[in-house]
Amino acid sequence: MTTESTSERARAERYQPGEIEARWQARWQADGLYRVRDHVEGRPNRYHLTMFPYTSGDLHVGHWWAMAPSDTLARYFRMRGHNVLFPMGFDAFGLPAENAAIKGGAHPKDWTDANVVRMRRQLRSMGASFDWDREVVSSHAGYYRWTQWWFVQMFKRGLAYKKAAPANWCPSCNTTLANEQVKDGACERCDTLVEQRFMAQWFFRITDYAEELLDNEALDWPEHVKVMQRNWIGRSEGAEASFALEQPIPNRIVTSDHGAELVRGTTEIRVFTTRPDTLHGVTFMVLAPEHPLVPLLTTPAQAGAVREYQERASHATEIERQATDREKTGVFTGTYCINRLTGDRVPIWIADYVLATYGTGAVMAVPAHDERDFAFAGRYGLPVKVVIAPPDWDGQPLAEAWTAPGTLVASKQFDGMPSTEAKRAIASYLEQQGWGGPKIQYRLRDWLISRQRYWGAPIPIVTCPDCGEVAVPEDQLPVELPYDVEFRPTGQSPLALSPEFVATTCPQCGKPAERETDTMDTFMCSSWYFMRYADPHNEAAPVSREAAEAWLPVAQYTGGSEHATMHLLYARFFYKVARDLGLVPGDEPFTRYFAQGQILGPDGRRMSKSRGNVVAPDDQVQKWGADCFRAYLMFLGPWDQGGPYDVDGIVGVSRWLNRTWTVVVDPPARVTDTARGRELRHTVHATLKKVGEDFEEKRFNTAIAALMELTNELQRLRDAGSTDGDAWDEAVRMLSLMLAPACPHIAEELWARNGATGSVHQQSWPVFDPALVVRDTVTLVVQLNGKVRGRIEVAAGADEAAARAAALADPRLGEALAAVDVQRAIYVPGRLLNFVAR
RNA sequence: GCCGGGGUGGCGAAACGGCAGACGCAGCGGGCUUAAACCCCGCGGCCGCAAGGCGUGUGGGUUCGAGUCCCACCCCCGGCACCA
Repeated sequence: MTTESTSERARAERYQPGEIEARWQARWQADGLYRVRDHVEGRPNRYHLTMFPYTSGDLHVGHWWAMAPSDTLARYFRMRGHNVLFPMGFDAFGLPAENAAIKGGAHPKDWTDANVVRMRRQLRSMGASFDWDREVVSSHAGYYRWTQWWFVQMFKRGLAYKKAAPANWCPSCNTTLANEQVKDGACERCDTLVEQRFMAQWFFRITDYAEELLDNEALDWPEHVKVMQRNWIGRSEGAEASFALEQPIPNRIVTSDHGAELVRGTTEIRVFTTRPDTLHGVTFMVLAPEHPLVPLLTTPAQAGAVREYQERASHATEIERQATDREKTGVFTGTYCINRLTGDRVPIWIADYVLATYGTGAVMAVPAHDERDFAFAGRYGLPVKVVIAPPDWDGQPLAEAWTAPGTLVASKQFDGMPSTEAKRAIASYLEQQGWGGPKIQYRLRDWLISRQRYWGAPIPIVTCPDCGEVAVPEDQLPVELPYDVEFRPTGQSPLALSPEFVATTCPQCGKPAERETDTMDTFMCSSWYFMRYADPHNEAAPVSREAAEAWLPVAQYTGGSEHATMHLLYARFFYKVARDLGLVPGDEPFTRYFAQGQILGPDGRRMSKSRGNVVAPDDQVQKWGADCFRAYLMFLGPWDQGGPYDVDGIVGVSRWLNRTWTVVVDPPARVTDTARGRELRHTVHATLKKVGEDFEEKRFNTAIAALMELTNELQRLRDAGSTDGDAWDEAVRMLSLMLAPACPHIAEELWARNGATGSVHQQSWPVFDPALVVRDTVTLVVQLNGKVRGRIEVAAGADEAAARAAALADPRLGEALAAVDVQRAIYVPGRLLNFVAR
């Protein structure tokens, strides 16, 4: 009869995640449980942030993989007494909206807004503790007004400038791209090979901050991300040197497709080199085929060959041009310059292994000491002049370039000097003579932010025939993105096709003028969104100093490391500008950053519709519940590692939650038994210690495993029929609290069912009792010469003598030890006793 | 080529220099059930009847003791790479 009624009750009280989760989510929302105030007495502020999602349409497993542990961490720190800001929003501008619009006929704005509604609902189903009152949507005028404000500040500080230059052009996306958005010569977004187009574009002077951005050593970030940023910035120390042209070029007017312009003549060619110590060994010069001086330097006899080469180079893809194993080719321009240090006459060549966009777009070639120059000289029969003698060099021609340090020869007054010293000496000599001097060069280029597309924030600039480029005054922002526009991409900005948008008046002189029609790179939106969360409704500023002081910088940021050289670098740049504007405290936006790994499809490949390996989170939630799905993602493995999503494994977590449910709603009989109670209390407190430490270190997988062990222990006690009532109550209470960060709904339900008042999410994280964590007796492993020979039980505080005695008293061990000549023993209290014998 | 991160059961993974494989998945055996599912119990690195031996990519080393520390190498993943 008893069994009957118990199983009846268990059936009636089955764990039903769907019902529980919907109920508690509604309740939390109604109670405003996660609304965050800027200041709460006795609770220090702490800002946790996970990267906001792009409004692609549906939340995918990757979002859950990123956000569920982030939420768990935020909840844990809240329980640890912090006033935690954990906001959410949407990165809503960008190309996919336009592409979807072109395909499906919906307007990008409507498409995006619908996705926001959909994704917001999906995010809510996670049961995360986001403060939705602080939501930002980057495509809403209330937000992009401030994105434009940022542009204006950059412009006012001379950090934004327009320049005609070769730009990365993606023919599929129909827009220019920043350097950071080109990977292996292809568009980072769509993999189409990029072309170089000469266009007038807006840039941000991120290079002004190169040195400061390079200084990331002290940041609590993953090492690999810091290294990626340092590589990307690419600092090189060296010198700039000027070479005199044999025939100076006079100023003259040049007419081209871009109109007539004055081209200043020059008497020199400047180069950047990291090897000023080899300056005396220069035997030729190489300019990039795109170098502006090339047409002016080329002799009529060479004009045909040069033009042909330039033509060929312009058609080569970036990939071809950047292949390191590519044959070095070039042509002679027919003219010469003079090496000022030696007076040597040096022929000027062009070759496509020289990049127009790095340094001065020209290099001095020292074939004896540079592999590339050596290969080039070999191919075209150019002289090789040794100026750094390899050890034991006999004066014979080199078989390959000598690039290591050495001693200078054939270098006039620098002969005999070690090359490391000569670098400095020659650089300062150049400076003294006015021929150049020490120089630091970065690989990082200025950030190209113009996009010839519709769905972005318009660049707030007006071009006036009289005043030139004038920023739209802050009080006239936003420059609204018109809704009624033909947004099909044509290669020029769709806004240019809207006369009503383009026609305006100059803010300075009031005369008719034209608006800039390009929009801004969407990475602008994400470069400052974390500041806006601190003060999302401010109409007077992007963020007030007060709110910034309350929350910034972000204490814990999480997101994928694919953004290492894009978002994470841009955001650091913005933050430094914000600091210079007096807007925010500190120098860095993200004190601590954690890069989670990437979750893959069950087949181990990136999830994508075309591969058909997409797991829809909504389905998982529907089938298993949000708590189960959250816990499973955290249980899969280390968070920074990522890996395939195994659809079959989740049942294990579901079984665990069901067992947890069962033991709590259908407990064993209560007795008073302090000995058994103490055993249980030991397990509970040891778990408490372990789970707390794991959460601190973001080891969610082992935290969940420890909770599983606790549940298994409770299950054993339940099967045994009875247990100490008080210890059981404590165990259940602690279990609910420990479950709260990872599985917020079931934790709340079990908390309530045990008659506790208030939300489990407003409780403090319990403190473990160290006295209960240690055990009274411990099992010692007894080894003989490092091999396990047996185990003994001793008191926890046993000394070596006691442990030895216990080992000898053990019949098997005693016999084994008697048979050998024990030299000494190693005793590790609580762990092992190792006898060392001959 | 350079930089970073990894190689542990059939699979995901654990492991302050101290019992390798916790916790799970899949598998096998059993129970419950008319049956199936669910659920519960048990078994589970390899060789061996056993005693025992061998096992954390490979080869060395340090140590009473090495998955863990040191040296050399192999393989996988990520980033950078004609940047003068």
